[in-house]
Amino acid sequence: MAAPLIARVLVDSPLPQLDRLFDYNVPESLATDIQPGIRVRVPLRSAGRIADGYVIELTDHADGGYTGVLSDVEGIVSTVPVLAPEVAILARKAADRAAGSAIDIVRVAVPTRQARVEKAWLAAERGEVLPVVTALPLEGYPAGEIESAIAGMGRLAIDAIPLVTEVAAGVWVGRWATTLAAAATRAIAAGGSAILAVPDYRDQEQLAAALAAVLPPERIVRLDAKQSKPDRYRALLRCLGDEPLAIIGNRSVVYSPAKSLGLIAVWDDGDPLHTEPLAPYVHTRDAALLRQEQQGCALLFVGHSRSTEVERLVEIGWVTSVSPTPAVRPKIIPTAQQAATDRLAAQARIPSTAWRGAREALETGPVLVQVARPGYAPRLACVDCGQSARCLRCEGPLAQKSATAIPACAWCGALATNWHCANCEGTKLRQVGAGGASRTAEDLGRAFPGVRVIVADGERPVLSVDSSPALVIATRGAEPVAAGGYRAVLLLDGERMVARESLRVAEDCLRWWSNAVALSARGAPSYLVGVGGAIAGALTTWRQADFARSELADRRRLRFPPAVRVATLTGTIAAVAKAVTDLPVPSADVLGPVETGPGTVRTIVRFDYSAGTEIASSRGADGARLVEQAERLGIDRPQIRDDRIEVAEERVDDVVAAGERQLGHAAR
DNA sequence: AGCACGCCGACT
DNA sequence: GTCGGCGTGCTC
Repeated sequence: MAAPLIARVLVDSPLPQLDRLFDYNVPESLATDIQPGIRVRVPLRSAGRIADGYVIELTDHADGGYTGVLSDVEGIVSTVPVLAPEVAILARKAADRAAGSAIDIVRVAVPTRQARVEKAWLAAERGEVLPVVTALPLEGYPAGEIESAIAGMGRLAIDAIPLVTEVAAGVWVGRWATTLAAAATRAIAAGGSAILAVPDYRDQEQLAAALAAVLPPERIVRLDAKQSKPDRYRALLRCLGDEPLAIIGNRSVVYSPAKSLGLIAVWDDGDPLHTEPLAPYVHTRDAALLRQEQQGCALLFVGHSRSTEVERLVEIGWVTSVSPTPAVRPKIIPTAQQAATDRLAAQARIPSTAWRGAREALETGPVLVQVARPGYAPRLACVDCGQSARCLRCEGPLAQKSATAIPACAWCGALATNWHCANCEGTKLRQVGAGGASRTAEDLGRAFPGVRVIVADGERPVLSVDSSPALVIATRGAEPVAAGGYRAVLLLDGERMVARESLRVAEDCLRWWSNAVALSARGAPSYLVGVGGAIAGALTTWRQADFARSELADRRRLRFPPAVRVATLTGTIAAVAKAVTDLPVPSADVLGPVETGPGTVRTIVRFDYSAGTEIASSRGADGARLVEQAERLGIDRPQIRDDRIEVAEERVDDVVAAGERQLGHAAR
């Protein structure tokens, strides 16, 4: 009889207690097919209860800590090693950093199996030799700087070139996309795959077009959440081959299998879409940093603005900042909110300089107008008493989608027919504050008669526009790419965007504006309306990194993320107190507790990065774990008051829920 | 999560 | 003396 074959299995269970490897005996009948990375079915506790899991490793000796009798692996779900070893290691590391479960990461990393797709893939011939890829130079940057970083596993923070470029007849993309594409060709030419992570499908379309221009289609894999399940699974299977590929997608793409990984590039890491909404909420940037260290590939953070997180990495010397040479500085004109001479322009809340600039630009091509909100009248109030109008069903705010639409609830969608004011019984509504994209479009249409008006927002996505004159009204982040670039850009709702209450407002605004400005043609004017101060200065001088540096300095002074890491503890007073006294690190400071409900409190723990490992793995006698949630928390509307951080009301539920998930097992 | 094991009140 | 309360703990 040969040595026993033992499979170490990560069980697919949401229970944090099961977040470790279990040993199972491999019966003879499965011995030939079993291998690390495949999905298996294993018994758990009382016979009859069967769980799915992944084989992490095969061994001939049981884990020393367990002396009981091993159960047999029940069966093999699929012989395809969908959880690549490097991804299993990454999942473990990412989970440890965020005090979460590895299986939660694996669920994001491995798409659901599609038997038909798998069958076709297994039957298909493999080992075909793909065409040779030429390594392209990184044009517009200091010669050799990015190239040598890619060759030498370097880490860079790259300021993107704020221009658009044509990658195929009539196909225009942001210049950043060709930078990423060129970087990918270098990794692939050197024999490594490139993982390219973008925040949303808009960016992905641009990147896909840029890649298609420089790589054969067999070298490009799309792996994103928008795909159908079969497409996602097919894409994952393609990544399992030996040939280096460019793998593009949104945040989950950082977990795609890539045995020989040459490069990870993250576009616009400040975009909140890079934050994974599923526990343990690992950000693309953090997963990328872990994977870079683990697999020794190159790592590029590319963006028009710099996140405070990446700025921190630059300051501690972990990543190196690279700027375009020669410098490309867009022409930005800050304009105070002065009354325009033209009545119609004034109605459209456009200052006269911006109005003149837009009128002139409209003679030669498209003009972009960035607004804060979609719809027509985003806020409505009672004509008689001025109270904001609330839904009669759910108390949600009422808004109007178009000039002719019946006002409806922004939360539950109920139409506000027969509406009456809860305060004064009035029945007439009026708009409050500036209008949304549709209203702006209407106003601007009047101010510029005869000009084509295009509205682009979440509901009416427009990816690109041609080079003929048009007013393109877009909500922030939804701006289409214009052929040849916009001849002028109007950043209209700056004031409103800056007024948002969040720890990251300034950073976010600068990012939204910079991304819009980067869509302009070379030399075209961009008008920032109604915003002054340091943030306007940072945009006009195009010195986003400097702004990030001063933001980070402020956060350091206040001990806010990302200067420090933040965890929350929510639970019964006793459980939280116990967990706090059990903190393994004296450098951690504790804010609160604040009451979050009957008998429950929330405490925010701030600690230095160096303490992260100890904090994340700390367990009190009650089993409490701290979770880093700086991102998740956001700490909206930060205020230090009586030495406490108050969290905006709308986020309290999130915080409590997250804390309770952590302490759910602590309470037992 | 489930489902066992485990140590104190009212019953044939 | 036993049947059973669900508190505590484990899952290879």
